[in-house]
Amino acid sequence: MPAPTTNGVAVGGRPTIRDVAAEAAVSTKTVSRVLNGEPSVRPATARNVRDAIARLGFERNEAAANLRRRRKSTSLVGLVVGDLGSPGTAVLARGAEQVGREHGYYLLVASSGSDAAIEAELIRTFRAGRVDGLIVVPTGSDLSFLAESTAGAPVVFADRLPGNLRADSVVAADADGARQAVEYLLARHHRRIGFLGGPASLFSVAQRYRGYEQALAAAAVDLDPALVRLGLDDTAGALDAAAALLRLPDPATALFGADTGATIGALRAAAGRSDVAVIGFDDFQMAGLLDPPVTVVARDVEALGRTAAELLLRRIGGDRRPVQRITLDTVLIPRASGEKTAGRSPATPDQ
Amino acid sequence: MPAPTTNGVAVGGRPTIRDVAAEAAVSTKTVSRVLNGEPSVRPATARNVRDAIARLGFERNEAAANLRRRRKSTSLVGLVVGDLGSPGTAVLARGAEQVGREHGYYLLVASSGSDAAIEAELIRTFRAGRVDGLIVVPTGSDLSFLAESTAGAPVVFADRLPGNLRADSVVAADADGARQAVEYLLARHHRRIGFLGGPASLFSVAQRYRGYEQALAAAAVDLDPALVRLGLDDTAGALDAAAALLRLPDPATALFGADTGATIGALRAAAGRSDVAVIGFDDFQMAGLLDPPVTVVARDVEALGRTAAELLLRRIGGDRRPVQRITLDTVLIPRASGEKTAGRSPATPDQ
DNA sequence: TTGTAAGCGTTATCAT
DNA sequence: ATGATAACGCTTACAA
Repeated sequence: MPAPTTNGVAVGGRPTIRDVAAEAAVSTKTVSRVLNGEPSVRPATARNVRDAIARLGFERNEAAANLRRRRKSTSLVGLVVGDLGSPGTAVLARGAEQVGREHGYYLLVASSGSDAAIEAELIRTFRAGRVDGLIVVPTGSDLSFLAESTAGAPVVFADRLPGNLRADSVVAADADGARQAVEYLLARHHRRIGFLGGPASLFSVAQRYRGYEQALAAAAVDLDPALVRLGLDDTAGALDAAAALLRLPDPATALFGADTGATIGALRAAAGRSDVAVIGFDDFQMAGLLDPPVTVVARDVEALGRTAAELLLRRIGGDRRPVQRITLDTVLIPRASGEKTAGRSPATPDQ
Repeated sequence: MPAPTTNGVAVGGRPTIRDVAAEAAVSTKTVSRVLNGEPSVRPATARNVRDAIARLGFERNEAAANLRRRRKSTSLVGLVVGDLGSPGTAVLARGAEQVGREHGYYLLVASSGSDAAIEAELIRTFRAGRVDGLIVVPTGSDLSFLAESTAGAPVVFADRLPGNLRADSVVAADADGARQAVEYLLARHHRRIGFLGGPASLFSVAQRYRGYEQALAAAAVDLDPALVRLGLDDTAGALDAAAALLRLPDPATALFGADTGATIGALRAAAGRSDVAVIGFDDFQMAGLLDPPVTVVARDVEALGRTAAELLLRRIGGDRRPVQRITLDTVLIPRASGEKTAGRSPATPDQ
């Protein structure tokens, strides 16, 4: 335990503008003026003050400054994510950072390690006057406490919707993207299209399944429940499920992986099967390098970050319009795995 | 009479503890006690206050709180990096975050986009009372302004040394790592070992070259300047340089890539040449997946982050020992590209 | 157990 | 052009 509070100059810690004022023999207000570059200071006085500042190694305490400032602004925007290491996170952050910087904001990123309690704590910490606004990629925790506090910095959700909470958000078009993928397969004469995905309780999975349904319905193709495998949560499970779909009496001729794990499982199951088409939802690191290169429907993650930041900056600027939900279109990236045509397969015998 | 500036509740913005005190009909001190979980509050009073807090959506202004607190602490540690997107950054951040969290700190990451001015601004912003300490992965800019200010949060540099600045730092053993790699090749009977690297003005490149020299000297192998190619700054240049080394009258039988770019160039040049060994400095995404898998000497980037955080936390805790420079050993990861033995090659004729 | 007043480091108001 | 003083939202002495 140190014993600070002695007087004199800056014994207990950093020098304050009072120390500077004393050193320069002016008032604190004059120091403040110099600090803020106000014009109404005689050049000689200003230089004198600046010298004192340099001599003492003074640095302004921003927290104290913001406390009194009329137009409070930290020039900081926060981003809370589940995992800093995932490549998508970095890209989203870059998009948000870019837009923020164009408007004079720096981006602060914090990762919750996908821990709900930490996520909530991080959000609270950020909003308690530390940033002007916050972008959150929710990890599935209960964020309803946000609904209660009208005060605090504005929050925009990105990439995922916050559970049961009406709030500004920017997400990819899950349903449309899945529909696009399935239509692509249908156009290549596939009628037996398998769906592989994670737990249906995940909003994104449910939406992607909806897109699958819609595409089949629009093409008047019956949805065979035997071709649908939900609740897959690792690559191994996805591989088993995909292999099973290919072993059905009336097997799948194409597979749609609703997330990267499912897609990789599907690819493994279809390895060596030149007659099976595979399309995945979400681009991934090696998608273009595998054999065959993988056709995917991809979210534009950087655009997600950019758009979220734009929306957030508007809110920070005082935009009071009702809650906005922005949906960003996905892009189908044709590579090779999804271009295989059905028809010549051995599985279209009688009738 | 409460009603300070304007009456009613929270006209100018967020509610303050005065608004809460008025709402609960207690003093601000009592609200403060509840906020800080002090025991000496009657349960009924506490509940009353908590209700008022909930009703008003009050959230404590941490900046103001810290302003007065004796034991100032933001519970925040900052990390300034050049590029959020690079995989190394994420790993380093994760290491630092992990250690920080064990001690009750959250990690805030900001990226400068490798812009010197932004980097300096970020460092200033962070240290101006926003975090308790700061880890910086310097991008090569002039950080000497840090030497002047003894005040402000402590700073630890990670992965790279700050130019001409005596400061706490944690870096990988560049020279030792390179020596290790070259010794590994020497042990496999290589005597003509090419060195490929970036500009020698980079501290890390210079150090790795020193390790190369040391290994050769220790083995009493002459250093042939024709085998050294520095200043390579892209893969294409590295490929050309590596190809040239393999075409010398007395060609290289092994190549050491001092950074990932150089390593990839070396690999391309050696493609199909089963007699040429390649070792790279730094592990990379696909190193294990290429053909042949690439042997590397790798920094333990997560340990870099962890160690930097540990050192920083000690400084935050009041550790006043002299400047520390911690060097972390590298690890040689044998895969295949570096295991080829020299001797049987056609390039060892007379003497 | 609760309240009053001072003070943290800065900026804002209003003089001078 | 410069300064005295109140105020920002909160915590901490010190009472009561």
